[in-house]
Amino acid sequence: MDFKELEKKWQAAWDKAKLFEANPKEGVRKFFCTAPYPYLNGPLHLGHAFTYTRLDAYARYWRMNNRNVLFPFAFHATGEPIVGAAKRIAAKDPKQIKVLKDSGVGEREIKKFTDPEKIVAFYAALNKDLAFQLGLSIDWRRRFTTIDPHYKQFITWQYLRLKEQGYVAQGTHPVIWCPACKSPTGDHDRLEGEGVSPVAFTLLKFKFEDAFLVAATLRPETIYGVTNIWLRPDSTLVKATVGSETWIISKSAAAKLQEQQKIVTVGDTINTPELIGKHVQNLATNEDIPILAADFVDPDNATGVVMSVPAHAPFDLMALRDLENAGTIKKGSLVPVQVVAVPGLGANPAATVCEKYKVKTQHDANLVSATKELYKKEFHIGTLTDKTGKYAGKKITDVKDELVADLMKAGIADTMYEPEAKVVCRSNDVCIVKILENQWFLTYSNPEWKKQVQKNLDRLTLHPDEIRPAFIYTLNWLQDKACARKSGLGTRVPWDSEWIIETLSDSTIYMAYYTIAHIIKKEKIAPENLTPEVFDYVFLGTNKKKIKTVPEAVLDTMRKEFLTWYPVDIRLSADELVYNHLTFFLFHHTALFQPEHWPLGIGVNGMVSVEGEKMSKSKGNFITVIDALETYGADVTRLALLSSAEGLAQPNWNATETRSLKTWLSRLLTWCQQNYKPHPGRKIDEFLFSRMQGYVERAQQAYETGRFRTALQAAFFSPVNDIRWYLRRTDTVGEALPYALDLVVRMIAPAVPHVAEECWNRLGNTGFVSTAVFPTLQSDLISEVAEAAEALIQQTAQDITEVQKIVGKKPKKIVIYVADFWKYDVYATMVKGASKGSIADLMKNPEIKKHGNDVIKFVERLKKTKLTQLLNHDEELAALKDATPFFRKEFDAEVEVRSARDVDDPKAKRAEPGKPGIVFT
RNA sequence: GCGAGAGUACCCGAGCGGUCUAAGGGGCAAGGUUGAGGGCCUUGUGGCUUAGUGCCUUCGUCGGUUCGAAUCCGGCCUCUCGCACCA
Repeated sequence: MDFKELEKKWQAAWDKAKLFEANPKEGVRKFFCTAPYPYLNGPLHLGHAFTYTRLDAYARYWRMNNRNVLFPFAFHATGEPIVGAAKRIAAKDPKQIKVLKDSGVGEREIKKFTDPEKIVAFYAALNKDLAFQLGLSIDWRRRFTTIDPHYKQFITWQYLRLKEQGYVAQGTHPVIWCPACKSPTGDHDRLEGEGVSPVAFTLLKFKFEDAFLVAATLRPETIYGVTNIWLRPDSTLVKATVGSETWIISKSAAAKLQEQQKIVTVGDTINTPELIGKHVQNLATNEDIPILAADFVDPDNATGVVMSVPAHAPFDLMALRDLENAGTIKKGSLVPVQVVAVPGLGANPAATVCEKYKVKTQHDANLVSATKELYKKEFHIGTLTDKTGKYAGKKITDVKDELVADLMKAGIADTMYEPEAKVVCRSNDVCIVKILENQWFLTYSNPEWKKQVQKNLDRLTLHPDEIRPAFIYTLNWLQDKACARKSGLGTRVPWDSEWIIETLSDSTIYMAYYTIAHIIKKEKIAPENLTPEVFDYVFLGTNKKKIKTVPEAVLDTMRKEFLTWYPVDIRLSADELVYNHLTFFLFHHTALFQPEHWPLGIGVNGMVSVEGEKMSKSKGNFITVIDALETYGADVTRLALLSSAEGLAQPNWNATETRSLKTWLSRLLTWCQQNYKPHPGRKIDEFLFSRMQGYVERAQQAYETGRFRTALQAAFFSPVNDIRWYLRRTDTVGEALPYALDLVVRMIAPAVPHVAEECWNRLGNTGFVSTAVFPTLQSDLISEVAEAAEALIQQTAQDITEVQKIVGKKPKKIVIYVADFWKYDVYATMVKGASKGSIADLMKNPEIKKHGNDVIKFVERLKKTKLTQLLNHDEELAALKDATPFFRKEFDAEVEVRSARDVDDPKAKRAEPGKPGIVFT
């Protein structure tokens, strides 16, 4: 039977039986699991499939352990990308149109997708279908999209309550900004400058006539060592009114400052060369210093005015030397002033490093390295000299903030932001820094809030726990986060309708909404009737008396449903979301819900790669669920993903290996069809019975902690290999085989549910394996002896093969010798550790003493290895005798099993416990 | 730069002080068997050696601890992810 056909059949059967609709049974524990809803700008891909399949495995496992299980699903539409996609379609962008076509949209339909809501509706339907075809055991009644009016009411409630508690505040923040797009330029929107953030320059004002020449620096402490000002003669400077002052700065700086909350009026352009040679006053030292020309000044960076600190800036020093050498200024007329002392760098640190790097002029390529080295050393270990007045003797790191504050207070300093490196927007425009005003922030920096989250984190179960440091790190690092934008889809900030709640910020506690989503739908509650008070009652149990918008009975049903499912037992996601979404999830729960409703567990997994490479559209290795289902079907896809990686490892999708998994599933399907008539009372059955117990135990533990690769090894791959061995070992099947098949089928049901259902059916069961009981350990079936016996037989078969290979011909007869009694005695003694290799003790036993030298050699050998308890002489003999027919069949020869005690053959004498002697005749 | 994680044979991976040439899978090769329409089953897959269970060399790299290290410690190299106003 074709896999796809088989899958369709069982999906339809589950759906008809409403198997996954979560209608809780009384008196039964619950399990509520969720994963982030997918974003609706494309079809689900393998990354989604991985997380969702993992979640489904949890859900199905617990369903088979008699829990009420809720696995809900919804769709994310908030934010810019969908609107952007709609716009691109309107603009007939071929890439975007191809995405649609690949998702199955016909040529004629495409123009409809200029409406964002159409895109939402389309992908919601498509992805629902894909999730269904993957066999995810979802309660579909509860689905929604984040732009549904009902959901928006829920978000409104959330933000009202957050604001009341002081967790939402307005703030002002520097962002990288594209002047053309008039919006912040996030990393993903940049052609150049990924990871670049705003950096604050200190502006230092130097008095020049009735104005200030304003220099920008990252090292304001060096103001005490300024010897001159640098300008580039060809740069365009303007007089600009900034507040009540007049600044002389570059034209572009004036424009930038307008975006940084400065009231700037641009006035006359200055004839820059005329300034050269004139003097300004350093207001920190009251010295008069000259303005000089230098080529290295970049007029587009900061103010275009640079102060010169030749003792600490290699560029400044070299530019001065160049002027001296050219005779523009007198040698020694400007003396470097040391303001930072670093041991070993002398009175002029800049000169010292320039010498080290053999730098001679301001055009030297090594200047950058020299500068880097010096800045680093001075910043980390430098102390300020007595030229700096009250800061003398201190470390820069310790006084920098204070120093800047003092200079500001004195009116000689200000601040200007620049990107720390060049940033170019996708629109091809160079970005600047803008200070965004009145932006709404979630105050994640709030120490009280953080403390609450810490409490939640302390008791949170993490799968795997290795991810914990990442959470702790994030918690400490997290600052206030902007939570609103001015464009895109989503819910408006309830008290400030210009703003729309941003996408990560509206997706933090929606798991609570799942608990009531189906009731809202079923009762046809109008969105406006979902007032904040309704949610207060449902989620917090406040007074419901005043609520008139929703009937009391419905309110009670919702409240009950919430109490049934909350808190979330596990939330699953890719590890990259720890740093934002998963942590926000904790923050918002602690802020809004009672502690008994805070999350209980989080599971994370690595990002899926394809053939060893990160999946990306541009690389062409982007595999959608549509592709995977088409090529492999649901169960093979699921099996490939689940068995590919666990923990934090990155799962890798490999087409060849995935294909081979089909064979494995087919093997099982075939066996389940055989309808074996078991023969009772067979020795080898003890082995299989026993083996299965170990697998059950391991599979249980692994499923419970989300280690699905291990789970499948124990539930599927290992038992299948054992069954293969079993079938090789025996002609007639015993009771252990149907037993093992039954267990395997139930154990793999959480991972490959369709094949499991089919097998379950073929084994003659009625009902669904999806709701059958997961196997439990039967400790009375464990037999170490049986397992050891089988290992011995396997080992012996291998040894015979080995010998046969060396001999180069097939034997007529094989005699297998079990080692002499005394060796077992010695071995057993050593295992117990009784004599720890003390030969004298062993020799007290006359049976052993008889063998003198052989004993000593044997003991010396055993001392070198770690010993494990093995079978005794009689058990080995029995096991091998029992396997005689097997050996006979395997090697096509007469086989005899004997004890070495009875013969004198030297090869027989070499036999040891666990390693029988083999003699060919 | 800061933070987190990882480097194991042809590939994916398990192993986390002695049982390690290192589970399991995939691929490849040889052989057997045969139509269980996805075949099935053996065997081999670092080198040398042997009527067998032995030796040498290997777990990013260089050192260290230990009777003993893929496993513990330190340095170095390489890779992946995150560093936010973005899903």
